[in-house]
Amino acid sequence: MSHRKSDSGAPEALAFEFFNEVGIISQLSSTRMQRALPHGMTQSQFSVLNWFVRVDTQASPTRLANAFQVTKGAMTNTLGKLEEKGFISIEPDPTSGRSKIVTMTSAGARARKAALGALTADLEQFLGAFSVSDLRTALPFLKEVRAFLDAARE
Amino acid sequence: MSHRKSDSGAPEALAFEFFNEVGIISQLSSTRMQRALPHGMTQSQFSVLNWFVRVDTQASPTRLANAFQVTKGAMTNTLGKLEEKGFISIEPDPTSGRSKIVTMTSAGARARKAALGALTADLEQFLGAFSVSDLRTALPFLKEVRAFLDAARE
DNA sequence: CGATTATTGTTTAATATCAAACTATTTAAT
DNA sequence: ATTAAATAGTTTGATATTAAACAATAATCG
Repeated sequence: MSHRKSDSGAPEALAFEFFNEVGIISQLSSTRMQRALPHGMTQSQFSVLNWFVRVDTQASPTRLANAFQVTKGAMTNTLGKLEEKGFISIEPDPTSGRSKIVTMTSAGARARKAALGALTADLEQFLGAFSVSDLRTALPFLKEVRAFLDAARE
Repeated sequence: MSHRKSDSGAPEALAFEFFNEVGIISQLSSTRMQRALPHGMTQSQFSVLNWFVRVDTQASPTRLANAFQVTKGAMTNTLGKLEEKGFISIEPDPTSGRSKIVTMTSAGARARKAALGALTADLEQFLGAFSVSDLRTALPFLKEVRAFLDAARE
């Protein structure tokens, strides 16, 4: 046998394994996070609230969709849920009739803090098992991979 | 200001960022993989076929559901799709009236090889941008994290 | 034995997402 | 100016997934 090309060829298998592990970690951490979050808040909704703290105080739906690499339709849905809960406000952009401006409300800021608190216990447990330096070592590579995939997504 | 506790407290923020990056990589790589896969094969379906090569030649649906950390219902769906395509066979377990035995067919094995081939171009591109040693460095930590989350999932 | 409990797999309802079609608006080109 | 092309956001249909309820079978325990 031994057509080493398609099957167990070392480098591809390694890359494949990498994405496999990342996928499973993502899935496990997602469901766990989901359970911890209050207000029936999804991870997507929480991410949007965080974005308003980390990146900018306002944004259009399209900008947010790009930031999270989801479709505009998905963002329409997420923003609708956040608006229902009163966590964001969506207003027409006065400078452009087709654009909208999304901002986080004070209720949204409070909800975000509450959500952060709810995650703390889980994160503490995680940090008990892994060192900060492990994380600091792992992060740069992950960011590069993310940037690569982001750029390669034609 | 500076209540360092809830907001930008270093270690939690770092852990949070880690899961964030992992989540986005997972999402980007998933959609990309999905597009490359032939036969309208999903990642889940492809993973199941791979499992039969990597781990064992036969399994019950529950065993597979556990292996991939999805619900039994999700596995019922995935296996149904694979069976429709003739890539696996599902037979009753002669030793137990409630169990079933899933095996990969030769058509499934061929489809898996074809799928691997279709992914090769993407993986090559990825490997052009990242070194094998980067991957070898990153993998053990990811595996530990996966194992931790797996175990902590009570 | 017989009754309770556990386990296997399916089904149902809900949801998040994607892709693609669609509307409305803005910008560019001729 | 008109017409064509690009862009913002929504909607629609499909799908993978979860959680929970369910049916059928097996195991346990009195």
